[in-house]
Amino acid sequence: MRHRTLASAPGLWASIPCPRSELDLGLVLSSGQSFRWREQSPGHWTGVLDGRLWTLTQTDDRLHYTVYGESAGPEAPQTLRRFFQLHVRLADLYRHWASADPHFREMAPRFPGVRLLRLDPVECLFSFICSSNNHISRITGMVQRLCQHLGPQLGRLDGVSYHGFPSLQALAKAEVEPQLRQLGFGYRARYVSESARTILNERGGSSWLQQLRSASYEEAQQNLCSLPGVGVKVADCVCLMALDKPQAVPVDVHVWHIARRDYSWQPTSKGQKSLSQKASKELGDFFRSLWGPYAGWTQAVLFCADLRQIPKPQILQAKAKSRKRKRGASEESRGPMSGQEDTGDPG
DNA sequence: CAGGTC
DNA sequence: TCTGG
Repeated sequence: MRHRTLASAPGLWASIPCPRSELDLGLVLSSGQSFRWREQSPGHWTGVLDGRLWTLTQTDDRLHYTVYGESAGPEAPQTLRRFFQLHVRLADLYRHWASADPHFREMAPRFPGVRLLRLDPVECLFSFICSSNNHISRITGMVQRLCQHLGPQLGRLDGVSYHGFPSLQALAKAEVEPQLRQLGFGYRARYVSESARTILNERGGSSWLQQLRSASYEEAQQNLCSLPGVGVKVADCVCLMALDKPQAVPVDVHVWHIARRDYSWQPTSKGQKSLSQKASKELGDFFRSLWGPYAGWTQAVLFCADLRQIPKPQILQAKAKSRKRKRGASEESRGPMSGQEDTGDPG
């Protein structure tokens, strides 16, 4: 079978209403939330959702979708609305954030349609365990290898095989840790293996993760942090992207940088040069008090603005340079947009 | 050093 | 502390 495009097989597509102001498909799927969607032809994103293989694309006011292997089914629109959380009105949120924050007001008009996905908790957790001390391009490769070697194959398009995310059972097997080390996971191999086993043997399985969706943010964060390889940052990512905690602000060095540069923020406790647990909490609280209960969503918008070096006014460029210009290392870690070449399917 | 964790 | 740029 081949990757479909809207032009090549119009009869196999359906669509739901969805203006670009509510969703920038490419930005949302490539900005480091999910590592599982590929832009196989311009504007067409192929990936796995609810155990089936999809290609998505959008026009000005609609989101188009096609499902491979079977007809999409009547529940497809609902699946998409849930995944993209389209019940959350982005336009209202942007208005609110713009009124509360001058910096957002300046940046946001160039980045409409940035929203949070609602990811599967298992997929989200193990993807972000891989994210520790790591960058997006490499995380993407690791997650891809994880799925190719441990996940069920769901289909093959143009010779590219697509897999579902591995189950907890698959991740908990004895041979997994050495296998993942072989695949270049380093010390994260043990985290993946041990966390899967802990959840399966000591917490009662994936329903334990699922349940955290109805728990409070603090409780969910605390529970996640009890897993090996999961600290506050990873826990916050899972809370935000999979567990319905829109107030979670995952604090990493990048956010830290934005906070200081654009908000002149600094931790009250002195001598905190990097992100201690205390300072991270403090920074999260700062953004929550500024942006409100969807602070994690706001951060995603500004993150995209920072990630994609869009033609900034010269003034801002100069500002960015003068404050932190050590060697020449500020351009290459801007990953997901530029790294679009085929990573080649090992098979 | 890189979007941490133990 | 794994590993790649």
